[in-house]
Amino acid sequence: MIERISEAELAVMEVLWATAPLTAMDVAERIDPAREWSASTIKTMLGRLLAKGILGHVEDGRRYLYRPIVARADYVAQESGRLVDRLFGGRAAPLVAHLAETGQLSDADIAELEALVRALKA
Amino acid sequence: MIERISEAELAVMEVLWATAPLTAMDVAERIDPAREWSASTIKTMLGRLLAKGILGHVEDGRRYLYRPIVARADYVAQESGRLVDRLFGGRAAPLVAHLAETGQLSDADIAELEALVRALKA
DNA sequence: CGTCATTGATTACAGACGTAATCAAAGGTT
DNA sequence: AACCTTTGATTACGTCTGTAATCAATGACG
Repeated sequence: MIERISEAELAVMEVLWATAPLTAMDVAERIDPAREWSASTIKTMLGRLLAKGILGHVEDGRRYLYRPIVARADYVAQESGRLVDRLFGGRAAPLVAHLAETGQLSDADIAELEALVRALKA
Repeated sequence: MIERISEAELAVMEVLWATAPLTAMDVAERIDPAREWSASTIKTMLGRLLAKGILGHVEDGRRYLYRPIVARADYVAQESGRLVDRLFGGRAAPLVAHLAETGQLSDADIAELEALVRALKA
């Protein structure tokens, strides 16, 4: 079981899922500036992600290079499954139905879904 | 914007979404016994949900009858949208693709999806 | 009328989270 | 050799969450 990743931690992970390994400074430079985080805050996030086993690090002189241990796809699978379990009784189709009913599916989404379903049936 | 509902609070909401209005005792009786919650805990949850504006209450003698103010469908829509935004760049089709790739779609799901897509195209 | 039980309100407290300052070590600079 | 800068570690602190005890009011019961 992958440990939960908080909202703020996720921002750090997205950077490292996009590019790794990186130093703490590198991460800081790539965090959305809108967050206006201090360097300290990012250090804290990195430390907590290390503690959770989401990140790993290798020494590079006096500093660390951080890299993801958990793959984004695995995390996404866990969170998707969690949502489906919590709100749709574990069944995925009602989620899609819900997205459709609430107008959260674009025409492009529907076209993609059609292709997907065709592929899944094959 | 609907306030966030925590995991524990959600258990209380599910009871009230299923049946309402109910007294605190009624809610306690319907909470999954596996949680082994004390009556106090349920009172706390009800109080917090009231404070968040998720629940409302009407007086019934010396006690309250609680009822949802936020509809389950609205909450589900918000949380589904939040997941899609956070992990799929706001597009729903990749979520379905992901569920499919990770084997989280049953044959029944796929059949339902096929029917859904056909309906959506119409 | 006095006591018990019920019920919402208040208070408690540890852990997680968001955000950050401070500290200590260690390498670079003069 | 002395000092500055970088960097991870430690500490801080307010909020939220999970879980609950305690308190105060009020109605029920004898």
